[in-house]
Amino acid sequence: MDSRIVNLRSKLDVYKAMAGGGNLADCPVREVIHGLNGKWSSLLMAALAEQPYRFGELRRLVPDISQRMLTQTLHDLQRDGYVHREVFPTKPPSVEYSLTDLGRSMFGALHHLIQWAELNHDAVREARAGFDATQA
Amino acid sequence: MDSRIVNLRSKLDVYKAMAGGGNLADCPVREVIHGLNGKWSSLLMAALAEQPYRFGELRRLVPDISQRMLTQTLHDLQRDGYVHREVFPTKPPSVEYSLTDLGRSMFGALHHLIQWAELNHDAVREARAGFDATQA
DNA sequence: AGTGCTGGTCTCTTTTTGAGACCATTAAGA
DNA sequence: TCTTAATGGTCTCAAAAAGAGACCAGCACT
Repeated sequence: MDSRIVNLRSKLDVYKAMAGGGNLADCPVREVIHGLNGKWSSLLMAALAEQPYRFGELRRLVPDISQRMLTQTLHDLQRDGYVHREVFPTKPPSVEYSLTDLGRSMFGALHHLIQWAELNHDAVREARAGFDATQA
Repeated sequence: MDSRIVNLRSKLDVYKAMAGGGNLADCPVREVIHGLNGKWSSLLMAALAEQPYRFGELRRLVPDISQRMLTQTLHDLQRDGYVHREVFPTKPPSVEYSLTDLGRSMFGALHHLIQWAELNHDAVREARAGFDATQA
């Protein structure tokens, strides 16, 4: 048996998390990660991690999101159990979005990545510039 | 001054990381996160975090990625400085992909999210099923 | 001569996203 | 009263991104 394959199995288990048959397709971890891969998901999670916001507040807070994608991303985050949506019977009705316990737990992990990005975005930018220079 | 605004500013600074003028558009953190938002980026990072792989090995390892997206995702990861690409003059030439130091550093942060997904994917699945049931 | 492996690119179709108009209800201003 | 604005959306249409799969050159083996 190829030792490289053994190595692969033992270590990639972290990602595939017991995906049936040992293949990486149909992996539950992939499904979860994919739910956070949307262009706006992590940004909205970061906003709601601070405090609940109403629809219009989020729209003003993230100036370059379209109303359509804000609706849809919030809907998806709610579906995955990260976000709670509550309608208040004011006139006109207002809607408040907040993180659930699951959402706060998930953001705890996402936060590491955001902090890394904060600390290293200049390194990434440099790498990008260097790469683009050689590919000119 | 509205105390909610103050609260917002102080805390969302983590995400916007000194985006000019205080708006969340054109935020360097968003650029970095966006580079990892691709459908295949985190999966390939997890694979390469274990050991270097050749193009064909990655393709076999991730059975449902198209050759086109494998090429493109590896190219993007290389551009952002996470992945090193080395061509060996064998016949036919073989290409090996490996993580750079920056890539390993970034994966350290990403790893938290992957582990969270591993531990909580059943909770997410339940939330999703419950949500879909009420929306029927 | 034919087959297969290497790591790709090219084209075509389908899915996702973005831009912006539209909607009903209500309140405030002129 | 008539206009204007705010609420949280939905709908349509155009643009961008992703997926499927054909194709390619170079070389080895049979």
